[in-house]
Amino acid sequence: MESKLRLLPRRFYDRDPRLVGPDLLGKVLVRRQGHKLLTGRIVEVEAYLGADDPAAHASIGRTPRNAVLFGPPGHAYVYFIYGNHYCQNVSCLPDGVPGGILFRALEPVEGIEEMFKLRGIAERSDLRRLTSGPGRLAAAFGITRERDNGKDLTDPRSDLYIADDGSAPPQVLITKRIGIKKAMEMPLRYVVAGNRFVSRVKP
DNA sequence: GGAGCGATGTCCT
DNA sequence: GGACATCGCTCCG
Repeated sequence: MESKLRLLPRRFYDRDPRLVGPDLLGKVLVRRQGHKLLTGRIVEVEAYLGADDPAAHASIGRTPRNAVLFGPPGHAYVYFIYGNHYCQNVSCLPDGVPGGILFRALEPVEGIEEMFKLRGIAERSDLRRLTSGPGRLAAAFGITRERDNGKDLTDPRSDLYIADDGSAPPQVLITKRIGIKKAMEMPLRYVVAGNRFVSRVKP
């Protein structure tokens, strides 16, 4: 079942993250891994803003680490956290204005066998935990800071991009964000209502 | 199934 | 030196 994949253009990301976030649900994250294609449907994301959002990496101003968030829209911001895990974002808003979307969960579609290998876990493991959680999905797609940070996700030649496969926009549920200690009340998490692959059902 | 906690690298003050 | 947008493991119910 291959549906046509249309690469999302830069203007898609050149908006407030609070608009980009819900629009990303139902879209497809695509990784070219050697001969293989890894794809997953986006089912959970979070928006991170600028100076007004204490939980955002950009809130402290531009530094070498978070520079991608301040750059042009549609680029990958990948950072290393807790000494163990990578997390992937996409930059939003025009060059000079910070903001981004954190990818929190995918529904695996294509290349599942390869994803298990990249995670380093047995294929008998629970499919629901393969790409549920920002660290897990990054590992399953082979996403690292060294390989992907700053990459243009709107370049057709990129080995990492986001596409629209023409499926109907899902019903969106908005909740508080997960795993943060600041600005915990802001309703900036977007999940596909009722989807089994979101990282946590209860916010 | 949920609370508690250790592992662990990088960045910023 | 401390914080950290996490995960997987224990232990307890």
